Amino acid sequence: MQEPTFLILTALATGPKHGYGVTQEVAELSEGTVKLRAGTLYGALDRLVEQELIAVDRQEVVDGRLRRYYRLTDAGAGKLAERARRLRKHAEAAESRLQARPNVALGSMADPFGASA
Amino acid sequence: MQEPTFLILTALATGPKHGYGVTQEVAELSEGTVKLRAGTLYGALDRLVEQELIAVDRQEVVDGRLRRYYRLTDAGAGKLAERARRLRKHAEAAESRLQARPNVALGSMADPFGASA
DNA sequence: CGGTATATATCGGCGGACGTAATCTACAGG
DNA sequence: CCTGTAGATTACGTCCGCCGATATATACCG
Repeated sequence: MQEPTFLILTALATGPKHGYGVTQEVAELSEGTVKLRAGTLYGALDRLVEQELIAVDRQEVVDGRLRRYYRLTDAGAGKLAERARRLRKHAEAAESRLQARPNVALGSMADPFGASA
Repeated sequence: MQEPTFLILTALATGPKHGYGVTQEVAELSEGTVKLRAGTLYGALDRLVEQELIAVDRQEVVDGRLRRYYRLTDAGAGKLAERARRLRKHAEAAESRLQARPNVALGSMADPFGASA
């Protein structure tokens, strides 16, 4: 499972959302780093329904436009939990190994002394 | 950047290693969940050298077999740090959202009451 | 002598992300 | 009025990167 898919599941963890809503939620929770394209989004949504990690919650017609809501299934939540744990482990492994390294040139240096954190 | 690539960079963060050594290190640090295949490994290694995230450190000939060592470049370390931070953020976002959910059916239920955490 | 571990190269297949264009409605601006 | 933007989905084609398989070569163990 790749990043876009993971974030789609994460976005749905707070409750059912429709496709476009997922895009916005993902942009927000990824701090703007991930902006889902239509192709990625709806392709992933279809695939995830097929895998039963998400399901169609309900459909609405607003202003003549279809609005299809998706929700996370229990299987989807389980899979997400598993992947999240794994991701965190890997991130921690990488960060602790990098710390052990002498000097690491980082791209941005906002708040270098950690005063705001 | 996908999981295998990320783990290859992580494996090299502790110091230069040759291809086969990377495979072993990755299996170890991922707790056996990721076993790099030859195709994945050498393909990724070539690609990463081209992107200058890693570089060939040195080559040895042991028992007539070639042993090519790779090391993480500063650019590679920077990229890894960036991705690690991002991964951790995403993992945290997913986990906190899952906690907010009522009931989540997990595959394994080690320490169900969180006594050890 | 065959099997396993070490070590790398290469190729084809394919899943999944990407990019873009098309479609439709509502609404604001020139 | 026409254009542009935002909301919302569908439908294409492309491409990157992972995977499995195959090949090669040596050392060691039974």
